[in-house]
Formats: sequence, C-alpha cells, structure tokens
Amino acid sequence: MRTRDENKEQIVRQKAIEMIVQEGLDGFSMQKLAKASGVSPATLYIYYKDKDDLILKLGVEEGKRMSDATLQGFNPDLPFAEGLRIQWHNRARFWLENPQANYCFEQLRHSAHRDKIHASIQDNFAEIMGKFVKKAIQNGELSPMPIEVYWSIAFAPLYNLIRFHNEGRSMGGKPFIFSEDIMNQTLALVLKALKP
Amino acid sequence: MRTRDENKEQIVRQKAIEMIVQEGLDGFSMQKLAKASGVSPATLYIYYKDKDDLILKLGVEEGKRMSDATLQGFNPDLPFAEGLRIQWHNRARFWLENPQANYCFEQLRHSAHRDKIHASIQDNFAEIMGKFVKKAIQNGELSPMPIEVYWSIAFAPLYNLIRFHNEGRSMGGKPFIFSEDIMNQTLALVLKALKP
DNA sequence: TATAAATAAACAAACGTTCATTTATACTTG
DNA sequence: CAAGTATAAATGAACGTTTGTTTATTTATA
Repeated sequence: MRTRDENKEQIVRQKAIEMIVQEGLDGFSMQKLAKASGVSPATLYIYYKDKDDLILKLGVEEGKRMSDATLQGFNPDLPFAEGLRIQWHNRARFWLENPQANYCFEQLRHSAHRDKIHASIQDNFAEIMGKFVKKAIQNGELSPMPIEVYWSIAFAPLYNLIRFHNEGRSMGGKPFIFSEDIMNQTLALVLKALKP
Repeated sequence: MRTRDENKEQIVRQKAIEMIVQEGLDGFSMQKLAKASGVSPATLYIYYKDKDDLILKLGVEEGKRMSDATLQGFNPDLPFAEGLRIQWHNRARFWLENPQANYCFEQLRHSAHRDKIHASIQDNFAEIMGKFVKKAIQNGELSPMPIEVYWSIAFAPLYNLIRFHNEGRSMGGKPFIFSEDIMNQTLALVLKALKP
C-alpha cells in the first residue's frame, strides 16, 4: 500500500498556522489551505474529519507542545521561587521561539472553539501545578490562597508581557520589546506578592 | 426624506455580538446577521461599508465603552491604592454586567482584526493612566518601574480572574465563579507587589 | 497484487456585495 | 393646514465567488 507522506502533513499544519495568523479564523478556508500547501482539498479530509476537526487538532497539539515546554526541567519538589522561575523562563523561551504558533494558539483559545480545546488540555498539567503549590504553602514558602488567585498573580503578568511583545506595543501604542531584564523585574514583584 | 431607524441599527449591533459569541468570527456572516436582525442584507451596507468595517466598528465601540466605564469616578490625582481599587471595581462591574459584549470584544482583540481595533483605542486613556502612575511614583506610593511592568502586575491578574469567570472554570477545568472576596484577595497581593 | 494515499473535478450551499425598486418621512408649496 | 416633492432608508432578488465536502479515479508502495 502507498505510505502517508508525513512531510506533506507537516506542511499542511505549518500553512494552516500561517494562514490563521495572517488572515484570522474568518479568513481561513480549506480550499485556500489546500492550495497554499500544494495539496488537493480532498487530501485534507484524509488527515482531518472536517474543518472543525482540523482547527481542534491544531489547538490541542499546540497546547500540548506548550505545556510540555513549560515543564522542562521542572518538578514539583523544587523550592518555590526556583520552580516558578524555571516555569517563567520555559514559557518565555517557548513563546519567543514559536511566535507564529503561539499567536495562532492565542486566537484559537479566544475563539468559539476554545471549549473543545480546553477540554483536551485538562491533563496532568494542572495536577502537577496543584501539587507544587500545595507543597509550597505547607513549607511556608507561599501565602495560603485559592489556586485561581495564585495562578492569576503567578502567570498572568508574564502572559501580558508576551502579549505586549507579540503585538509589538504596549498600552497607548508605545513600542515594546520583551527582554530578560523586564521579565526578571516583573518576576521579582510577583515573588514579592506571593511571599508570606 | 425617510429617517434612519435607530432601533434597527441597535438590533443589528446586538445580534452581531450574539452571533460572534455563539458561532465565533468564522461562523459569522452578513446574510445570517441580516436574517437574525430581521433586516435586508442590503441594509447592513447602509450602516457599514463592508464586513470588515462592521467588525472594526463593533470592536472600537466596545473598547470605548470599556475605557469609559473604567474611568468612572476615577481621577489621576487620587491616592494610588484607592485609584487602583476604583479601577478594579469599575472593570469588574463592567465585565460582569456585559458578559456577552465583553466576550465578543475578547475575541476581536485576539483576532486578525486586532491591529485596526487597537489603533483606534490609543486615545487619552493611556495618557491618564500614565499620569496616575508617574504621580504615584513621585509620591513614593509606588516602586519605580517601567510602565509595561506596572500594567502587567496591576491589571493582568484581574483580567485573568474575569477570564476564568467567563469560561466558568479555571485551570484543569475546575469550576470557578468570580466574587468580590476573590477579587479583594488578589488586589491585596497586587498592592503588596507594587508597594515600595 | 492489494491497499491506502492522493488527486482533479465537481456538488449544492452559503458567501459578500450590488442593483433596481419601493417606502417613509422632512420639507416645500399653495 | 393639506398636497406634493425630494431624498435617504430600506428592501427582495440577484450577482458571481467561494465555501466545505464528496466522488470516481489514479498513483505509489509494502
């Protein structure tokens, strides 16, 4: 039997991401994707059940790649400040190295597809993170607080810096470029907030 | 001459928001919007130049409504902690009272239309906020820091809590409902981070 | 040779947009 | 105050495209 051309599959993924980044979800179509990928429209339906399935798989895979990247070199038994610092660096590096995929993922996360995408991400990631936080509180390295408050303080500022960077500007259209220095300043304030 | 039916215009706006919330930007079409609004497709082209123009105006107007709401009862000469508290309450109230419009705006902000929408928001809002921060630093109420760091610490956590609330769940699919208590806990940590 | 991959061509349906026409109202005229 | 006119609002039907998806066929490999 004829073998699947993995390379072709990868081109389709890459072109899909590029197309969503450049034209948005509303400018994204199967026929345009096929043409851009140098592939027949029917081929897309060998790889994916339908358009929704393609978008869903794109989002889920990208989300998985991100959580994997975030957990590199991390384990929940690390001292709190160091564990958090590693996660910040992991996320920042991943985002800066994959700006297109990241921007695409951000669009999907905020689109009408987000429920299905989120549903597929509820794996062991939240569990590891929950364990890390619980242990830090027990050890007196972290003020007791609801997990949602923790998450909002611990990561939302970093997300926001990356968003500024991806958009190239912060509030009022002021140009902005992410740097390690800016990140460390922000992380220091976050640690200050979380310290008992 | 015949007069414009303002009510009809408003219905179109409302239905557009509902449709984008429920079906996403990729499920949003002029013909469906016309039908849902009980209006001829051609009528939409009296109100708006084309589909892009409609989406743009929707985003810009919603952004304006939000910044207006945020500044209610606020002025840059307030003591820092109080000024920030007012802004948090204003934003939270506005979001909770306009969940659909807010979710629609979030989609537009993260779509391919975001550049045009952002370009129209760079009004006096950032200026007022810049003045507020500058004064707080001079008065010793706030640690000196780049404005982007300030913004990320000061508001991103609140945005994130609201996002959890709108999605009905936080990390790992855990159900979540926003409350004044949760907000105040988070605000307290933010103020702790920002305090000199 | 068996079989899944891949295709080109086609489908109805929906798309964004326009056009010729009708409708309602503010303003002018008697 | 009533009748008539000018004009923008509003329409239903249609335009050519593009949409998502399928079908019948060809191609490459185990």
